[in-house]
Amino acid sequence: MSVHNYPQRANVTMISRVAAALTIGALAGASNVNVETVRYYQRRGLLAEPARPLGGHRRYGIDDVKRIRFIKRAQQLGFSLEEISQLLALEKKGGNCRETRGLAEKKLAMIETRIADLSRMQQLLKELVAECAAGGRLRGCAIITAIAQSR
Amino acid sequence: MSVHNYPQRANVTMISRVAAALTIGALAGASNVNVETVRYYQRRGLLAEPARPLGGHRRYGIDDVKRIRFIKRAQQLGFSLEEISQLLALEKKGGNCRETRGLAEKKLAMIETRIADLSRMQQLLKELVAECAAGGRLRGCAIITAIAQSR
DNA sequence: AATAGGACCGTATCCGGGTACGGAATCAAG
DNA sequence: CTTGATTCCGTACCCGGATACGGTCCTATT
Repeated sequence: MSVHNYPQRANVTMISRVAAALTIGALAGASNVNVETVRYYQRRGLLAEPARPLGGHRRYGIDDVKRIRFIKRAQQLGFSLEEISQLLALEKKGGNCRETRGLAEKKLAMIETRIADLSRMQQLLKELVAECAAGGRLRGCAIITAIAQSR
Repeated sequence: MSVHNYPQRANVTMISRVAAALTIGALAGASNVNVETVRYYQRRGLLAEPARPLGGHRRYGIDDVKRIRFIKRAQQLGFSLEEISQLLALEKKGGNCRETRGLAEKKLAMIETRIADLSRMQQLLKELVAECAAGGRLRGCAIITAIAQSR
């Protein structure tokens, strides 16, 4: 889905070789996102403003790669950018995991319901497919009523 | 998140009482969405154009409530409206399941991957929460570090 | 028949999460 | 030192999924 034109082969290798002074393009390449996305995250405060030695060009470190990966990973886990910045804020002020755990538990609950729902849907579709395979159509492919009624 | 001004108390009761000639507002209320959303679904072809007896006002039946609920549920399961309309198309030409069986199988596969993905997340989150709960916090919140490092 | 409260329609706007544009400034290799 | 590739920045645009607006028409209650 995301297509961009930055060198993104050999992530890890790349990083370790580049030491710790990544340009925005290198960072983007290494963390497999678009340069614009990095800038966007910056604007959203998800990434700390990096050092800008003479010339005003941003210089990043390996931690920033980690952070972006963290963000992407968290997104996959179903967190919104808003939630992710909360997560990151919690980390920042270190201290107690309590709140972090709260967020995680909420997500966990969400995920669990989702799995349950999907399982039901899976079941229904399986039946549907089987029915079709059997050639017959005793009650048609009535997934709508079935799903609509489940729960 | 969705705030709207239509009567939406007593869904079920409401439906059964209204018989089968819902106005768009009643439909919206009964299925817990905004009127505009109904019109939007209509435009997207997710809902069949309903009867419009004299005056041009739409009249819906209970099936439409079910359909909207189906849509909403499917969305929660992570399907896009596009996918949902495909799903609904399956049912429509239910007579000839053969043609559409492929589609159903594709959806099924999707669902299965989705479940697998979610299960991984669930597992991870569970571990994190447990770890966190264990009071640890030797060097920062386990959840954060784990998400950052995982994979 | 009057009138309030829907419903009609097209179009505009919003939100999240990006992505693209374009002109100026900077960097790095030859 | 020149030149081509990157970055800079602000702003505009894109997509999906709604929601809102506002002027007009319809319907139901009195």
